[in-house]
Amino acid sequence: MTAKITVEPSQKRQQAKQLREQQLLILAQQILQQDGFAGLTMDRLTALSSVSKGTIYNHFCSKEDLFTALSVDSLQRQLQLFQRALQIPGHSREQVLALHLAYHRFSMTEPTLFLCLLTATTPAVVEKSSPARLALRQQLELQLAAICQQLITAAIAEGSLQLAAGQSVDALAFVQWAQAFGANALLKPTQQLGLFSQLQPQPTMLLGVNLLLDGLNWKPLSSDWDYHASWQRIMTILATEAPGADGQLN
Amino acid sequence: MTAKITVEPSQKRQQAKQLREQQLLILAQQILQQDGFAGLTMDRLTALSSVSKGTIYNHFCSKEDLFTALSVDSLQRQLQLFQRALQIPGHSREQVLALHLAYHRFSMTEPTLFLCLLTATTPAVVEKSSPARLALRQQLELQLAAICQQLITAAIAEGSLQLAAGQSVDALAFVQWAQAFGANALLKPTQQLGLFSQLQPQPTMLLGVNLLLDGLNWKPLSSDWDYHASWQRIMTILATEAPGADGQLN
DNA sequence: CAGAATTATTGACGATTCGTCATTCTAGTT
DNA sequence: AACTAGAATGACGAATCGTCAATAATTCTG
Repeated sequence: MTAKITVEPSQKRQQAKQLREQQLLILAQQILQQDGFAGLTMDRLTALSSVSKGTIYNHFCSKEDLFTALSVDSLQRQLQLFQRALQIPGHSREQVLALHLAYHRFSMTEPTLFLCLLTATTPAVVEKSSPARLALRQQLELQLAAICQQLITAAIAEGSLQLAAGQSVDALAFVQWAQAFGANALLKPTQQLGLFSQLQPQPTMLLGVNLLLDGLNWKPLSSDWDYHASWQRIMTILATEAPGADGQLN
Repeated sequence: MTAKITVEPSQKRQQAKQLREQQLLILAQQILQQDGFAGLTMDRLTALSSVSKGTIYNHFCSKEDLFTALSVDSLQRQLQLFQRALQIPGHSREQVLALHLAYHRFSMTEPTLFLCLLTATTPAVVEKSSPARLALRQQLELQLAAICQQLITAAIAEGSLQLAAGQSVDALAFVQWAQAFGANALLKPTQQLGLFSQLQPQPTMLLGVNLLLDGLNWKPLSSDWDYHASWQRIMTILATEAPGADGQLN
């Protein structure tokens, strides 16, 4: 039937549409960086883009949906960083550390994108986002969670970690995630408010991870290994391997 | 001079004003509970209140400022709960557990207020809130932090806890706070999205606390004490001691 | 206590921002 | 070239925010 004839151009269209969506998201980020969250309005986005408002609303069903889209972008970046961090050689506990470090680095180098993630967690945003985009976000979070779970499972198989009573792979992944999210989300606003102002970010992050993993008895313990050195090593690799915002191989 | 004559009535005014502000905040909470965050508009708040819009803007310089005010309310409630939790008998580590439990209980029994706290962390809200109210929030957070720091300091003095190299009272307080904030903030949205849906909230919270404190070697370790029993005991006391939302003694 | 002075309240109004939709345009098909 | 399906446009209506001149209430003074 007309299947091929209609599908083929539709694919081209879809590609062009997705490309433009990416450009719109980049533009939105620029506005956020430059003028803050209060400076981002749909009219302004329209004015600075090459398309009309109607077209923008063809992509995002509401302003809040745009924020959720930005958070999806954020998660995709995180996923890339996580996958890169996993390639760094080291024992299993160092790999956990690498994930935390990648997360922290992301929150520092891309504060705007990270704040979008925080904003998209807010009920006001969730309530007005499209179900399709919320599903997309859920899918990405599932992938991120899967990475953590794989790491934990591998460590158990390998013998570095043993599950005690009342522990589960899911629970451990959640606790790690909560620590990373909480610490990175609170760091900036907390220091802006003058609270904990004399706290050094990196050692504090490392401390949090070490406490959790020592509590799990995940070998080698922080008393038997210099994780400060591991942190420095991983940091250097992450910083040199991905100097730009280039998402593609080269 | 006219000092006394002008100060005295001004105090009455101020009191009445504060009372009305509380009523407005309660009304805002009711609207949020009933119609969600998208249902709260200044016009609606005006319509349901006994004052006019101008008067409301006399209290809150913007809609965002109202959210920050709600977060201040939230922190005040937390402070009350913390002070109550500290009165529960037990060793120092049980008291830390009591704080975490109070925090968790608050996030469960007053989800709306807790979400206001999350919302008020958002840059869009911070940017448009009044400096005065932001300062108020900072002051309350300082008080909450002080409680945590006191607990840690006391434990060190008493011998249940020893600071290792690279640790500080501030850092420990921050890590605890991050864990509590992250876990409670992520729990709801995470479960709504179907992620970690089979996770039991309370055991997971307990796990997070135990890992951190075991990692710190805060005595007695979870292997030497039944913290599940402690959790139950503290939970019962908190639930019976404060049945209603009554903030005053009776 | 009358009236002046100061302060608070009101709600209609302007301004901003969101989101829609009838119309126009484009690209592919016959 | 004519036709058609679908996308883009931007002027417009709707919703919401925030203001301010007019009004009311309260406090001060002679």
